[in-house]
Amino acid sequence: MAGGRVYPSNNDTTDGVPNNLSVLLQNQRLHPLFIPGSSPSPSFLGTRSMVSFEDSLKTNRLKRSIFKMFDEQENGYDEYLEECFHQPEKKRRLTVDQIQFLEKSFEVDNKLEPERKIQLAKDLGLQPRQVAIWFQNRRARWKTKQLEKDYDTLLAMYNSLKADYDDLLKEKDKLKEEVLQLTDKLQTKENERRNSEFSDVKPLLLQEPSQKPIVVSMAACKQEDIDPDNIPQYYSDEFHSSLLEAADSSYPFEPDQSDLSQDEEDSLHPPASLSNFGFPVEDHPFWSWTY
DNA sequence: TTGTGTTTTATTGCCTCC
DNA sequence: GGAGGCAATAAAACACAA
Repeated sequence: MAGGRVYPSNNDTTDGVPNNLSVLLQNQRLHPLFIPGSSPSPSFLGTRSMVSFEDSLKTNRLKRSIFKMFDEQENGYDEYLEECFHQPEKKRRLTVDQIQFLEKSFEVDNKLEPERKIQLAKDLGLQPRQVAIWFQNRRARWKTKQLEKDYDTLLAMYNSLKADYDDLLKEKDKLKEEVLQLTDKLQTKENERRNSEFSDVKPLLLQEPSQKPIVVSMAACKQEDIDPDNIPQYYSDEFHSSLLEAADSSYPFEPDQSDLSQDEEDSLHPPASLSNFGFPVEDHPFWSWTY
């Protein structure tokens, strides 16, 4: 705010407002006027109309307002109009005391019933319309303040939620990293296990030609599946190429399904989702033929 | 003194309720 | 249709810096 308002502290009788009002307000006692429906308070004079009606009379609405105000006045219509037209056109501010009085009344009830409006106007020496306008503007200010409060509250809630969300994101990333590390460990272990199994087989495949080689060593390959009479000549080209063919195949020896238990079958045909803990393996040495 | 920003008072037009 | 409320706005009053 460039300026900011400093209200003059007038505890005197400025604009006809008596001293006792200040005392009353200082003592924080509620004037009977603050309570709707209460008995009339001792009236005190204040500023008279601050409204210039000359231009306003152009509109029917203002005419209505004036007639309404006339109804609320004790003086006659002619006298009232006369008084109105001789008011200075200057807009005058309410005194500190008047405002304090209105504020107190507003705290009690921010809506203004007609009787209370008239009584307030009488006691403050204002036009009832001025009182109504003051309440209207005051409600608008209250609403703006309330909106600001609500905004601040919502902003605080948003910031809190966002902080929680960010924390959760960090935790998620941390857990993700942990899963990756554990998966790597598992994969390494599995590879090592398979390599050790393979190393058991390899020496047999790499025997000297003078010895009788054992070509197949698979847990799933049963002894009776191998018919010694049908085994081709070892080391012949034909046998060699058949081995190569078998090595290219991803699943060279299909065991008889009826001969396998479910567990054995699963071990030979691991579901994709379960094989290697759900992680794809490009080349599976255990399932490949090597020699 | 003047320009500028803020606050307050008041008006206007529209809407809702009875 | 009248009364009253509200949002938008005008205009006066006021504070303050330059």
